[in-house]
Amino acid sequence: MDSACVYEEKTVIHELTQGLQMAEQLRVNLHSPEARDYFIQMILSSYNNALFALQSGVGQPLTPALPTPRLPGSSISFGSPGSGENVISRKRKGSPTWEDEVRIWSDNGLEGNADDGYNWRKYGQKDIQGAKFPRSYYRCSYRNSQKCFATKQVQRKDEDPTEFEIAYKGKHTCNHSASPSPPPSPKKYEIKPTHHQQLSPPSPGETLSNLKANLSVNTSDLGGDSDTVSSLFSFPSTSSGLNEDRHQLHFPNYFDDELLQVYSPTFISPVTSESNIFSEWGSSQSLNFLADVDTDFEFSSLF
DNA sequence: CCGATTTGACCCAA
DNA sequence: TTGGGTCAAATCGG
Repeated sequence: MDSACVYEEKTVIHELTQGLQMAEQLRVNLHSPEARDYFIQMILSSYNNALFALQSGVGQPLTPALPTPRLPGSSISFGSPGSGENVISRKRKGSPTWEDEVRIWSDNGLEGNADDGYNWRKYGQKDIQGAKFPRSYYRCSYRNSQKCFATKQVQRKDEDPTEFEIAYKGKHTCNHSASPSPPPSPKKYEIKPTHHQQLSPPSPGETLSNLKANLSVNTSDLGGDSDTVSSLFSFPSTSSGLNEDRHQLHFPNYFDDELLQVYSPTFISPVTSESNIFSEWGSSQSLNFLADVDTDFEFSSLF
């Protein structure tokens, strides 16, 4: 119908305009972590909405989510999870601290153990209050042999079961990290579209993938040193392995149209923003991370 | 047989 | 007291 088209057009214009404004704001507020995150979200949201409107009118999202091939590609890492409710908390006594790193994975059905290049061994699982899905606990497989005490928690998100929140604690001291940065052939991490696709909520936040394909935001916090992240793929590399609070938002550009058509959307649903990672993880505590960070954005031609 | 996972119990900070 | 993190025995799977 025509009216629908008009609506679409308006929507697109509106969203794009908004995205533009947000980008401007982002530029101005680059130094402020929370503002930065916020504007990034808004930009993504706007462009996403625009694409969505263009592609499907006002209907269902056509574009699927990006898979996360073996890299923490579509992951978002934040520092300091500790905010309100759904956050991975750091309890337990003497245990150091949960290194302030949390990743959101949206990989269709791959369980959070996908990727990062280390070998993990599951040592526990727990139902978490208020969460639909249990949280899994992993530790480095070389804990004993190499005294590597790195651990991680993986939790499936309630609102979007295809997303995982992964929190890392501790440093890998083992030398078994399967070379995290240079992406080998994504064999065992290949994502196959699964039934999970159908689970994805019909939120318009999906075509985001298009954006992610071209957007690469990489911020690193080097708690102390001004080392800059060497690789876009953030996994704790041995070189900069001393601080785990690096915060990255990185969208690789290896998703082509084909992928976009195949995979289902699961990343963020910025529009209905209440439940997205930004608000969830980025609230209270995380607001003061990145006091002095090296920030470097790379909006390589968004379109 | 050995290593990984599961799962209930236990520990402990809040 | 509660809820999250870890332990460790049982179980599974290659």
